[in-house]
Amino acid sequence: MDEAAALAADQVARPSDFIREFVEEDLRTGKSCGRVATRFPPEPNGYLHIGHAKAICIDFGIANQYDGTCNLRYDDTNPVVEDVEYVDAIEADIRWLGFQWASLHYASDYFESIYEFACLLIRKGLAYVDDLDEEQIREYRGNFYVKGRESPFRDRTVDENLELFKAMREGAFADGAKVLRAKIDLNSQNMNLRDPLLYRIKHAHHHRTGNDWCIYPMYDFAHPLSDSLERITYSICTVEFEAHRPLYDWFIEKCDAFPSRQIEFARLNLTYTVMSKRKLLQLVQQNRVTGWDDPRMPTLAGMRRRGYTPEAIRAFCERIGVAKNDSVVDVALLEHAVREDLNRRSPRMMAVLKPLRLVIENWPEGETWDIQAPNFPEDPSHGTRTLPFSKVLYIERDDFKEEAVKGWFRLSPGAEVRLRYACLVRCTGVVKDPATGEVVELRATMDMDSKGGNSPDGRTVRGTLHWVSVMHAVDAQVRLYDRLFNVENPNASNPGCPQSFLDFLNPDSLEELPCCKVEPALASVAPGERVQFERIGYFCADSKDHSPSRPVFNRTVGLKDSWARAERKGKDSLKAKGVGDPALNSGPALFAAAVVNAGESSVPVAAPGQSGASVQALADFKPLAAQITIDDFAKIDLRVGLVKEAGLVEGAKKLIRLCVDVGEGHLRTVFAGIRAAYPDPAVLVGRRVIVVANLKPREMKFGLSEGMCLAAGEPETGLFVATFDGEARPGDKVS
RNA sequence: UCUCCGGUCGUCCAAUGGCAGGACACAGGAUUUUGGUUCCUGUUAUCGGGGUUCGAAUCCCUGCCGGAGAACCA
Repeated sequence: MDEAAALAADQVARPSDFIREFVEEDLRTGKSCGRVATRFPPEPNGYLHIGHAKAICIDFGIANQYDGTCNLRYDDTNPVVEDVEYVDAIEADIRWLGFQWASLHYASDYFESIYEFACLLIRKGLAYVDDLDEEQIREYRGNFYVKGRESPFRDRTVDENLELFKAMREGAFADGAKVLRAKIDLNSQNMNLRDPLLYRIKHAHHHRTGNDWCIYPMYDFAHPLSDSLERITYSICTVEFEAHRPLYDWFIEKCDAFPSRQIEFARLNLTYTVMSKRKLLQLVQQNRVTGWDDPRMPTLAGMRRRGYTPEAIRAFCERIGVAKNDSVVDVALLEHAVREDLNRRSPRMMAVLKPLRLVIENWPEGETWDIQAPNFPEDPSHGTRTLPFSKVLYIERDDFKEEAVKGWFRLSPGAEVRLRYACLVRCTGVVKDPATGEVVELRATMDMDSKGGNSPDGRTVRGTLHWVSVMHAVDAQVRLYDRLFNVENPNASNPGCPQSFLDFLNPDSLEELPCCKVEPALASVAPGERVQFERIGYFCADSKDHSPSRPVFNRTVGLKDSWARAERKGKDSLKAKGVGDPALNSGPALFAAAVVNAGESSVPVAAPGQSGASVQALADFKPLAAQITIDDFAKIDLRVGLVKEAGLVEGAKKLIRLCVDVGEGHLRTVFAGIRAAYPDPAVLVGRRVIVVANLKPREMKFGLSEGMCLAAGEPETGLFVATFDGEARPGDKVS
């Protein structure tokens, strides 16, 4: 226990990623005076998305963890693409995520200082005004294989440069006529070092500085100096900026500025999602979505409207970790994070999305029963609300099947289910539209002694359905959101067939259900409030369109649905194996599976692939509907069993009883209908047999049978249990 | 073709020369008045080849694969 505690402490003490490792190393060695200062530097030209959330959690998270500060700084050095519209949205998103900046800045606030730094570089002979135009600069710069050439203006004197740069600032030149460049290394393999641009001329209106400036610094120049001016210790950014780091360091060194340090991590990619601002903007502009806050967008505004919580997003960011590998995170992890959070905070309510009438025949007309239903069934301390029950209810259309299939324990003719919090009902009739054959109503009788939902006699009722009283139901619109793209990587572009990410848009990403029926309590939830619709998923009242008179709910994420998964899997495996298509069925396997499906036969069956009497029986064997699959058959657990006792069964003509050791520490009783072959079952004692070990124990007339023995034989000789001798121990797996 | 960065379960992240571990996903089971939740169990990985070392995911060499890089964008 002490050891475990020490181990746990040890794990907590270790930094959780390589950035925190740098931070702790610096803290240990006293670098930067034990101070931690970070910044989050968005460009105000788009909405924040889940990828930014990762960066925000790192920037603010590290500052918080080490008692440091994190500033919000808008990187607004390019007036032509930036807009105030985004500034407010960005601040709202960061606050919503749960973070507060130490101070708010704009790179544009530093324009004067940055200008002074540029003059300093000129005076040091490290920057020059170049008259080459855009294309010429590109040409002179060379490429990965060709060295760069010096501009003819590279050797202007300091005075000339100073004068020209001043003239640039004063508006003496047209856009593009001149630029200020750093004098570094035209032969560097790092293209960023081939005399990068420091300033360009743009006679443009800036959202903050107005028309004060007509020259604007480039990101590479402005960013390190802005960091430095704010005395940022860790300038954390994504890996695309890695090649810019030598430049970042060069500017700081040559300007004698505070030594901020740039550290890069891998940006977030998510399956079924696009993350680039350009693509998100395209979705908005082409009306593929309703806006930046469309609940299908990976923007924070969209996720908020969808019902995501900041806690869930932060937990997600913590779990994906921080590294430099180029990676794609499974969106299932995000969904897990939001389910985990919503599960513990959402009250449970009932809503019927696709209503089907259910009439309780033995319930008095017009009478209402007010049920007090718990808001959090697992924690009654959170109170109840009134849930009215009456003669006619709505249940979910998907909860009824006219023909029950294997494993179906919802409603079907004759079947009994529980109505959540109410009672047990048995389906007694189906009313169909005579014209279309569509089921329009179900009839049922209720067990009057089952009020509350418990069976009076202890009988098990596996299915529990949600429902809403017709006369009390409230109409609501429900919007079912699904992933926006139907391929894992919508960014993929094959050279052969150039496809746009737009080609991968999921046409079913939004299903609108206009006529849902919800319980009365749901009419009074506030916009933005989150609830669980029992058995369906997590929903939130739409922040824009919801009102008590016209409730609108957005699905945040569905509940895990193991029935849907099993159904899907069954279909897939049927398709894959050709089961269900009689022409493709292979006899023995289906036969054996059919017997297993029956689940009640104590008659030994032939092992698949073996020929003999059992296989011949196939001729008159009618394949079952698609209820069982090859996969079901593959689940059979075959074990070696050692026969300890064997005897006849009194009163049965065909049965013998075996007591078999399957290595479980106790003996299993197995009945086998092969008395004809073993008039004296005692010969089986001490023999090893093959037992199907994972069948549900079956209550028979003569006792409980806890398995089956494999048997085979010829028509003339009858069936014999498959026995063998040798080394195998009881309980060994047979494959 | 050049330079830089990266390569560990299906996915994401750990292991800092000493038992390859966690989460998600998947599979099985228990509990359950949500086919939910919770709990238990299980399957699965160090890109290849050399070398150094008592010992290599980790260090060295080499090959392969992925990402980034030639905006007056950030």
